[in-house]
This record gives sequence, structure tokens and C-alpha cells, in this order.
Amino acid sequence: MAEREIDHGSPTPVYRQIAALIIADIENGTLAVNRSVPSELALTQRFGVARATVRNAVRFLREEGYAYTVPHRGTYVKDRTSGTESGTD
Amino acid sequence: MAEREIDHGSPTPVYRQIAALIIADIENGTLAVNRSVPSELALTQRFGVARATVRNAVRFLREEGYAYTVPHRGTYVKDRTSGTESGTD
DNA sequence: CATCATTTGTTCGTATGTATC
DNA sequence: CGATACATACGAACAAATGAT
Repeated sequence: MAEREIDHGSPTPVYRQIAALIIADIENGTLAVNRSVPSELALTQRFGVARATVRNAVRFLREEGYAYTVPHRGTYVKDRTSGTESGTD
Repeated sequence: MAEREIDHGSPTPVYRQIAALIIADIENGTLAVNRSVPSELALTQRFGVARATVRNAVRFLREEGYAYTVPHRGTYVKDRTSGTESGTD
């Protein structure tokens, strides 16, 4: 999982930087499909940011189709390889 | 609850327009006493404005005696019928 | 079935930076 | 310059669902 390379001085919002790092891990397979994506708490500790910022990043991941969230369970990497909309299993 | 009739071109500040719409709902009973007043998030979505603007509107409602806010709980319609300042119940 | 830890959901409080009028 | 408005970010508190024990 990506280290902490957050630049608070960058014009790029922190939540976008975090999202980009997670997406990179998804792209290179560090984060497997239907698994992972650390919890919000884990991400706040990993990147040293507020939970609201982490949630913003995760929301972005969902909007971009990289992940899906199961309420009170966690957020998982979405399978973007299958052409058919079967998703679940 | 009021639709979205915000006019960004109007000389009347957006936060005042929103406050007026909420007040109208209080006046006509759409928003019951000691209940409602949508959350800040709900209001930002409903009117398509920034949270800061919504908070400005809610602050105005408080100042005008139309509502009271319980930290981390929500904002409620104040009972303006009772003459005595009992507020609670 | 009850309890507990984990995790996301929700809500308000506060601050900063930028832009516009 | 001040009021207004948007976007971002951190802080704090509590609610609710889930799963393990």
C-alpha cells in the first residue's frame, strides 16, 4: 500500500492525491479485486489526514468506478475487467 | 420542503433566499415545531450551494428566532407560539 | 442470545484560501 | 475593503450495522 506522499502545498487537493495513490495500487494489482482498500481509520493513520478527507477520497474512487462500498463493512476494489455487468460474483 | 428557487443573480444574498424559503415552510407548517430543518448536507444538495452558505442561512434562522441548533444533532424549529421562554418542552 | 470491536453513516463546529462583487 | 460564496480540510460526537466471540 502506498506510503505517505501527501503534499499539502500542492494545488492538487489532498483527497485527490490519496485517491490517485490508491488507484495506482489498484492498477498495479497491489490491491486485489473484491478485497482491500483499507478502512477509513487505517487511511487516516496511513496518510495523516482527517477522516472527512479520506471519505472524500473514497467517494471519489466510487464515482470513478474503482470501488464500491458495503455499508458498515468496508470498501472493495471493483472488477473493471469484466465487460458484462455482473459485478457481484 | 421548498424546491430550489435560488437566484444567484439576485441582489438578495443566496443565504437569505434559502433562509426565506425555510422560514416560509415553518410559517405554513411544512416544518413542524421541534423537528426537521434538513441537515446542512441535505440543504447543500437541495439548493446546490456550498455548506458555508447553508450554515449562513441556518445561522440567520437562529438569529431570527426561528430555530435552535443542538451540536452534532441537528437544527430544530423553535416554538414561537409560547410566550414564556421555556423552549425545551 | 448478549457483548464487543470494527467500520461506515451522519451531523455540526471551525479554519483557511480563493474569487467575485 | 467587506460581504458573499465556493472548495477544501481538520476536529468532535454520536448513531447504526456488521461480524466475531
